[in-house]
Amino acid sequence: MNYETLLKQHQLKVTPQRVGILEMMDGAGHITIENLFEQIKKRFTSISLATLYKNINSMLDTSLITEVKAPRYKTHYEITKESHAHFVCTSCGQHKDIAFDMNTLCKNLVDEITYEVATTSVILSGLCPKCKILKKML
Amino acid sequence: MNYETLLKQHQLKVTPQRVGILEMMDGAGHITIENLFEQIKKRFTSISLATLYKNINSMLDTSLITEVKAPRYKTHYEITKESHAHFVCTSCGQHKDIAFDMNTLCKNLVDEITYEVATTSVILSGLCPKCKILKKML
DNA sequence: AAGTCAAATAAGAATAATTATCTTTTAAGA
DNA sequence: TCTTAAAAGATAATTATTCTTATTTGACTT
Repeated sequence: MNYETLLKQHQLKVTPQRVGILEMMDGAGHITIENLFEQIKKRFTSISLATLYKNINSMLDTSLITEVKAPRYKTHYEITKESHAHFVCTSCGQHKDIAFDMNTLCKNLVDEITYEVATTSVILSGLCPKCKILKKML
Repeated sequence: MNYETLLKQHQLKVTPQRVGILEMMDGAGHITIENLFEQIKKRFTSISLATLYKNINSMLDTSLITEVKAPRYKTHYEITKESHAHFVCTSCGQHKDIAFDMNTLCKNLVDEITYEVATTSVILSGLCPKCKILKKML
């Protein structure tokens, strides 16, 4: 995937910083602001945290990236891809993507309501298999 | 609905503050920490913001309440009820609950993965009808 | 009804997360 | 190239959340 064209498609100026952000985000799958800042400082030594936030926000506005927020866990970001759900284990914090066809799901909604569906996010939480077993042993 | 029994069902101590929080939350449908604090201070003049956060967190842990986080909008909270989706207009910020049967949806997931599903949240964003028309006129 | 104790509260400090302000620099189109 | 609006950088300001410590209280026991 080419990040420059991706940015252009979303009417965003192509800057080295933005391309860098997308590269790191894509490489990691999903990433927190904190980690992203650590990583990106290695390449752009003088990048400002404000720049990071501003870029995150503009890329969110155009849905180029998706924000994943789950209770009690740090917000993280990822390049918008085919819809999927996020699972977070309430015990160990493990995070897992789950294949999930949001389109078929939303079709009904779109019929029912007149709104346009731009972005979606599904977060599931519970106990992962390991923690489930651990908890039973207590 | 009786808030005391609700708290007991979730193994949480019944305190006047908690009952108050639930009453306000239920009355408003959904509410931000900020608003909640404003409201609750009227009744418990000396309540601490930390108390509010701690109670929110313990009620989240037991899924008594649900946290709704959407990009660019303030986190808000509501008493956990039958599953529904949240729609936020990206232009005017309007918020709307949408009937949505998460259970049928999750049944497939639960079969596919071995995890237990504890809480779910679905956030949709886009333009509400009014803003859609306004935007076309520009 | 009184005693016990873990849990909850209050108060405020401390930390983390996010946005705002202002100046300088740069991408993109004429 | 020249121009201009947008982006970057630096840092201050604001907002959000958690931590600490001392005190109080709900729920259970006797």
